[in-house]
Amino acid sequence: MNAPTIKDVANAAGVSVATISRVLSNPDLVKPATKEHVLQIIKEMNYQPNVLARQLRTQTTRAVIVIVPNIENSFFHGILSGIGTEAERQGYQMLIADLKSQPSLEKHYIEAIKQRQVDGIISLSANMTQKLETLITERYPLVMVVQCVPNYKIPSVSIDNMAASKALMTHLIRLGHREIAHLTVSPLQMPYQDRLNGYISALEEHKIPVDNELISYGEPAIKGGYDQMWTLLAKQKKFTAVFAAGDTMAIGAMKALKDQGLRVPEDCAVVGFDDIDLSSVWEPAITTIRQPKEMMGRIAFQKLLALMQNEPIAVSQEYLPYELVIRESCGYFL
Amino acid sequence: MNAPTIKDVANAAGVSVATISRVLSNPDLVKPATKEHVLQIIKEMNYQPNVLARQLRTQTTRAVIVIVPNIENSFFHGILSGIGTEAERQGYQMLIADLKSQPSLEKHYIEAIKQRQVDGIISLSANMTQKLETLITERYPLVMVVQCVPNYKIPSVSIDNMAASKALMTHLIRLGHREIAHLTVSPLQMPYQDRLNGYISALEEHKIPVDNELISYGEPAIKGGYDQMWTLLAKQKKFTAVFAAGDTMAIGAMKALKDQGLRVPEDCAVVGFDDIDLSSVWEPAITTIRQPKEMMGRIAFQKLLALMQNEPIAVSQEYLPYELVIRESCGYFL
DNA sequence: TTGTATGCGTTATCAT
DNA sequence: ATGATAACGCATACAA
Repeated sequence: MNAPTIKDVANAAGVSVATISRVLSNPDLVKPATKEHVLQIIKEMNYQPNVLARQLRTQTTRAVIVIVPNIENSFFHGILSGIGTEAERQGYQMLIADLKSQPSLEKHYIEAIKQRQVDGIISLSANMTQKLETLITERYPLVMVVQCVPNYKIPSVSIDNMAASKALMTHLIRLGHREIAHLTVSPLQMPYQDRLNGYISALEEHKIPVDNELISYGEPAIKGGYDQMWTLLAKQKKFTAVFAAGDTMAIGAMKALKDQGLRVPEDCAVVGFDDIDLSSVWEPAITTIRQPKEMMGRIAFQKLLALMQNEPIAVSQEYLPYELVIRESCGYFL
Repeated sequence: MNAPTIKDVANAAGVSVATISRVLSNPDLVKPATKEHVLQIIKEMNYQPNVLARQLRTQTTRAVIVIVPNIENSFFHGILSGIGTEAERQGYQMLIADLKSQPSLEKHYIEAIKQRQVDGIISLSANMTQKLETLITERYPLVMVVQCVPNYKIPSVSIDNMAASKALMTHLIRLGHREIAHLTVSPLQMPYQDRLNGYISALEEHKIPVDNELISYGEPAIKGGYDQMWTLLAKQKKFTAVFAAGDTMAIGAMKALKDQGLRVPEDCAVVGFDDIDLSSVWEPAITTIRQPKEMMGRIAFQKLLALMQNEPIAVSQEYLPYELVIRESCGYFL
């Protein structure tokens, strides 16, 4: 047997379809008595409104899609959780689009919004792709997390990556380090660019020359950190500390150092960025920057909601507070 | 300006809407010349069919939803990836529903299929909830991964958890261990039940008495393993090896052992299950069971596709081969 | 307060 | 090979 439609319910209740529709969408417009009656029938028949038809009629899906660069990176989990809870609260569905570290997959999902399958997009991707650009010019609701794009005035929420990076570096410099290597990603996307700037800025502030040979580029993952560390060690350059632009890279780097017989932090200090779950469990526990992930997610959704409802956004490009988490890998406790 | 509809395209091309629809869905039914022409116009106007309308008409969404117990557990990432690639290949969208370890959220998503928002469900959840049961009785397409439910004849794909668990235990016993603790989860869901059975079966086969005090129940996560190990150590019972029913628990257990000043594997061997990414990076690298995650995902989707198309399924409850991965944590190399 | 009628953008069934 | 038109299930402007 087929699922009952609004028509079936109307027949059974002895009223018109409009009344059924109203008790569901605008209950105040209908007389309490009939409302009761209709609700009763609805329950009896176990009627479920056809969401597709409703969406076609209203031209809205009450769903948003979140573009995640790589769902395996636990840094994104907290953000997703924040978006999800807020979306749920507002009666929205959250769809997750995993790019699997292949930015080219993005265009596939951007079609979704153009085909009206979702009402808005939140991008956790660090790339400002051309496809994404067309969305903006065509005025589709879009919010970016993790990075703030300066040229385009896209609503976004993030921490001040440069300041955070500088704080991390200042800590290392205060501990006496002067030869500090930096592991980052290639291509150099937005938040990593800021972190690199913070690295350079901190060095300059302390009159330490910047050595480009100590700056390395690779993949933002354990393997990337491992490989970068390895080639860096092969260069025979002196360095007493490593600042990895992400905790996963920091883990890879530490693994490489250990494989080389070097101790962390005694022979070489290591600091990371993001504070993923593993960072406190790994040995030695990683000194890093903690971002308010859950909060970032929630605020991102709130901004998107405003956008979707054509309401003004108070602070378009919002910066949230970060935290310098000092643990063992920087040698603080020595 | 609004997005063009099929009507707009028809007007611009000087044909009827039916023809436009045909060039998109049944290109063979239309004369090559007009087809060319229409495609040209479509490109010019950048026409995107309204998916909602199409779905309402065809009563299908070409989307499936995957219920994930906890997206933070990397064990599921490989399965998701497998489902995703296969779904993409078949022109289906994959929606991810994260239960955040709260099975109660499941009912929320099950409504989705009842409201025709998706054509099928793949559950990676180990629970056989009542809600899920109603789906089966109402003949909605459903496939389960990670567990095979014996009583219900639900199509599923998994490894033989009991045999794998037994293999792991046999390896430990061969290395000389006789007092082996087992860390598992509470409530005892399906695949964990099988792993426990394998644990017991292996002991019995080697005439080793089963000591219930050595079997511990907790959360399937790093913290759960840590806490369980801690209470186990407090009992002052003798054991020389630990079999954790999941790698995350194994990591937590090893952390607790280290915090107690015990060395792994010298003082206590540890083995896990699932072979998550971290298992090879962690020190000591974890001996574990590798499941063919990607393949499990692919096959799960294929089964679901057959179900959705009312085709027969060759093997309803399918078992895939597993692999015993011997690394450092079991003391093999000593 | 309730009912009637129209349209949302497609696809599918008839015709032609 | 193509066109006219009726659904799909719902929400809403308008009428009563």
